[in-house]
Amino acid sequence: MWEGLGYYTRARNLHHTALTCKGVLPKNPEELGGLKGIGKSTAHAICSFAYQQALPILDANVKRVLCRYFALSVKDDKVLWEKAWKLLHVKHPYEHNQAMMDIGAMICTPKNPNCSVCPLEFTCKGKNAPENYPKAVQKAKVPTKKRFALVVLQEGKLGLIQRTQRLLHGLWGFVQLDEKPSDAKSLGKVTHTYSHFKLELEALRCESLHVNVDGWFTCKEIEQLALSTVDKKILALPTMMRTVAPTS
DNA sequence: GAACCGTGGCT
DNA sequence: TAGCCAAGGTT
Repeated sequence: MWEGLGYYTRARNLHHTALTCKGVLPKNPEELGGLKGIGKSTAHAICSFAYQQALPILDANVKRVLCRYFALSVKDDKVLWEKAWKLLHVKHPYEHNQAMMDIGAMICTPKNPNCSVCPLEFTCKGKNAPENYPKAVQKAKVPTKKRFALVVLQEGKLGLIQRTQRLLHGLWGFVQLDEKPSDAKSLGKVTHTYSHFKLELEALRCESLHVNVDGWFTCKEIEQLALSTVDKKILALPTMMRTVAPTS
């Protein structure tokens, strides 16, 4: 059911926690933070939103608001937590945390913040140069990886694997190789950009029976499996229609 | 401490 | 089109 939503390991961690807790979450941040998929910020969010506890949160929006409000050019988690504690309204932690997130999402935006309507403008140290806080760090261009996806067909069924490595863990998809096999015919190319690399994938019709797969599926059956976006792009290639009979 | 993790909306 | 961004935690 998480297909297409990304961060599959995170989803698995939260699911594990949901089953473990059986509907009853701890009510203190230490125990909450020990659960899979829940870190310090989420633990504090649960405690402040659900139980009215006076704890600050620190998501991407709040970090940006704090950096600007205190004119911090460097995004340092230790410093940001200190500032978050300092600013927290202990009588109204729920409203405070919600406001911090909303200000970050709607007013103190990454580009073109709308300072003139911000309730924090009067005391904000960064309002004259919000783009400096935090200072933009030059991000390295994501590398491009070229790989080959094997479209293995046998008796009208496609051979797929269920991924076991960290990326896309648990999802089904086409076998991928770094090197191009010799006996393969190209079915077209697809590209997909992940958070930290770009993938250029050439789909190859592969007759080889040496390829290990985890299961054979008709197109109809594949609809019932969880596939990643890049594997769906391969399935959507025009040449796939002619390779795999629509009825199969 | 930093890399890793998925996707789609927005500009 | 390409780059930026995100209700962050785990490895």
